[in-house]
Amino acid sequence: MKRNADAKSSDSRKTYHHGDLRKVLLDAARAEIAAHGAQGLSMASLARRAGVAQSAPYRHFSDREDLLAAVATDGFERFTEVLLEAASDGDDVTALNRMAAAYLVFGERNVELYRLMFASGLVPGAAPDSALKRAATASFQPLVDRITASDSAASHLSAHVRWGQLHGLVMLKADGFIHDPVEALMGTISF
Amino acid sequence: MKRNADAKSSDSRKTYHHGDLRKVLLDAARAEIAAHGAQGLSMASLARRAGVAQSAPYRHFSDREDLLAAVATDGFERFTEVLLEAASDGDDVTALNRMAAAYLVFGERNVELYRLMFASGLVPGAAPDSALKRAATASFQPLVDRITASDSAASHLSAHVRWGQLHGLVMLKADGFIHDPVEALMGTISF
DNA sequence: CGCTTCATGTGATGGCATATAACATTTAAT
DNA sequence: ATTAAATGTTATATGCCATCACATGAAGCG
Repeated sequence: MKRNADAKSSDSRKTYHHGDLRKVLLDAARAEIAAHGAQGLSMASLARRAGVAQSAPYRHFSDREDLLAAVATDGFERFTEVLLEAASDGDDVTALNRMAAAYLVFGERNVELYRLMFASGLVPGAAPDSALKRAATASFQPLVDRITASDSAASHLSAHVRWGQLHGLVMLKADGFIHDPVEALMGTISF
Repeated sequence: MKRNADAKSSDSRKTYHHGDLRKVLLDAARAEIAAHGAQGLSMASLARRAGVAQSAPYRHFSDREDLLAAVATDGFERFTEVLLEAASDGDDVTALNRMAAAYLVFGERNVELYRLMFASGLVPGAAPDSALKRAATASFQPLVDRITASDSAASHLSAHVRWGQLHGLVMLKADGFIHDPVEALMGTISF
């Protein structure tokens, strides 16, 4: 039993063990990334923010990239939930449109996270069985399913192209190249 | 007057001044980025590769980000040339298709550069009059022009959507999410 | 021609981050 | 209870960024 029943309000942790450092680190990382992007995020700053030694985070993440991959994986899981939620009712066609809108909105609200999700550990060809890769493909399965369901003639490839359309719009907005609101974009997309 | 007028092909520079360090640095940076991405690129390694002191590059680029922006700017200029070249003949519609194909091919051949171009200095909202921003928008002008030319009803926004489609496909290929060759993709895009 | 000035490169340095190693303290397993 | 496994701490080695003060050479000016 940890003696640490007393509330956590104080910055200075009294117990030698932190309790749930991994979760705290991930939360802090997500917040920091949302605020300032993944670029400037450092293991050291996370450790300071959590009130532990610089080396502590390495007990939970093998290196910086590993931590970012964990955040990205978590991001894909949230993304999947959002997409499924959007597709939960209505016929196939309207569900697809709702998913498309939800996709754009997610990208708009989580610019930096979204950027990380698609820039993260995939670069080197990454282990095809990595949690990140699996979470990522899982995110798009419902999208692909709905596309083929609403248009039986739609090929696997056609689904990719439509997905690419959404991805491209999110990225161009993220990079400040286009500024049209989601509703306007939806009016132009043929889904 | 330099004491060794004899042109040395050797790596070890004999003259105190390098001659054209800026160009050498940019070339080395482009090569390094093409090979391993912008992520791992360091000012220090570039300096070593050029055979100068670590601090030398800072005479030509205010900081690392500035150097990357320069590479990205150069990338956009090359990109513009490629797109214009592709659109140089044929009627508006075929020219547009050729540009689209050229766009995808450029992305495929310059994965890391393309990634940098769209991830670089724009992040913080970047000075709207920066060379990078200007080069970037210049790249897309011909694309937008052709779109509105081939379809007079096409709005500014519609052009953005089509551009987004291409951008999305390039990025998804870059990140290893789709593997279809350019020809296959072109068959599915409605341009 | 000699002097000055500016651009460009060098060496040294401070600060911060990554990552590892050796040691300490709880927690858990037998 | 004793031991093993997690988890956190204190050093430490290495590397990069960025900025000094200073050196060298090139270009302009009288």
